[in-house]
Amino acid sequence: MIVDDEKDILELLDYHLTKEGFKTMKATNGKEALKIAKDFLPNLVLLDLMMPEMDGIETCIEFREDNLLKGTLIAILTARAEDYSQIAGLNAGADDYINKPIKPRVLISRIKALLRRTEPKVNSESNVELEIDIEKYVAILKGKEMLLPKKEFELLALLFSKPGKVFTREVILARVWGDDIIVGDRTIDVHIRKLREKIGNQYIKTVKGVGYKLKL
Amino acid sequence: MIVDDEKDILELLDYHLTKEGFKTMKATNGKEALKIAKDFLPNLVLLDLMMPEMDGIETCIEFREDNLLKGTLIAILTARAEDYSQIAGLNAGADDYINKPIKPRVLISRIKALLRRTEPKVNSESNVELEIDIEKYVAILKGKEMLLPKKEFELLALLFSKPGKVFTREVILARVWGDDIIVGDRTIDVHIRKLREKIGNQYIKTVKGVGYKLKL
DNA sequence: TTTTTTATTAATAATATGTTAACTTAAATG
DNA sequence: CATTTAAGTTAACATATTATTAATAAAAAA
Repeated sequence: MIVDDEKDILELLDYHLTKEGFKTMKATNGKEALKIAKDFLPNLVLLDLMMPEMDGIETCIEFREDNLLKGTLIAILTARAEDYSQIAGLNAGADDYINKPIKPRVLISRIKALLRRTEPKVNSESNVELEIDIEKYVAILKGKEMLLPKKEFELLALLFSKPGKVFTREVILARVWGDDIIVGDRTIDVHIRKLREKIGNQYIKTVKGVGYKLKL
Repeated sequence: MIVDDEKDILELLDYHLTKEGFKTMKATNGKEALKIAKDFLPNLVLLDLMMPEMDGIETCIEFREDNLLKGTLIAILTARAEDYSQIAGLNAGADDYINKPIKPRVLISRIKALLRRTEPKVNSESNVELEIDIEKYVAILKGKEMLLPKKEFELLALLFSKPGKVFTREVILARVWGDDIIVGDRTIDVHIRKLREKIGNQYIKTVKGVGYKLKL
């Protein structure tokens, strides 16, 4: 994912990365970057430092504080060559700090060097990014096991039992909570939200007026 | 590990790294670096490019070809700022390419950024050191045998029979205590606690509302 | 029989999880 | 396009479940 407020740079980087066979997505500010990242979980983020509103450092810190995104590789890309800026960037959790002007060949080499360290995991998985293991009571996201609380797990397991099928709130209540006990209207929403926070927004789809479904 | 043919630089780097709390070792050429690395498995190698006999690139390649050393982090440290040199270094398998003159604060930040990604592995290594021997009736923790009381041992053996799987209290009661006898609600908890006291808290995970599982 | 170790219980503390309420945002409807 | 309705979000709060401790009972060893 490329994050820069200057459209020209966005295009330039996109061009070079695409030429190298990378799949790209773009964002023009930190907030957007976080939102898109939660949906698509990029392998690496090229992050401009100077952006309006939320700057690169702040964005980087927010990535590191988000449980879902904290593992994402981040390379800061900036015209600021001062030492203290570089130190600040790396201390904020960035994995690399690359100075503009961009030299495409160098950039590509650095990106590949970064990806080398993490890619093996991505490759070794099956093509399914999300699985659940009922015995172990874990969801497996991109090969990484995550232990979920009971209700969240059962809710996910239910959606998982028939991917694509829409489960109405009624059905969810009956299957996860049981026929007898009564809970408020927003309870399911909150659990859905917590799940999305942990596994990303891309998997659980809302079908308004009907229910929720899992999209693999 | 610091590798440079110039003694001054070796000393300078050693000084700064030691001050930061790193444990260092030094080598003055590629051959020596490989030899020492095989003995002491450094976490990271700071590698000078221009050295007599075997240069940095060649050394880097040899590290990557050695099964024992291929995972070692390598940061090339050089006065050569040309793009093609940087590209060559990274393509040879280096993880970073840092230009001289050395700015200690920047160097330290980059080193920490590199180590952040791989350090967890070092931690998890020490984890996988629990076994049980049903015949001998002992748990073997980090090579040390420990004799456990009957119930504690059987409980651990049960969890151990399928690491990762969650065992419900119901199942634990049935398998460790037997179907017929009845014990209070907190009995399992107390045994779990005593086990954790003896083998450490990292192995037995609580899955609230579900049961317990063993994480190796 | 005495001593030591192990097992169980009960009372209480601690904590993770679940739920609600109040509010915001987004989508559907006419 | 305004209005209505459904869903999203947040944080505070409630609850359920587990952890801990200490006292006591039972069993095993000396």
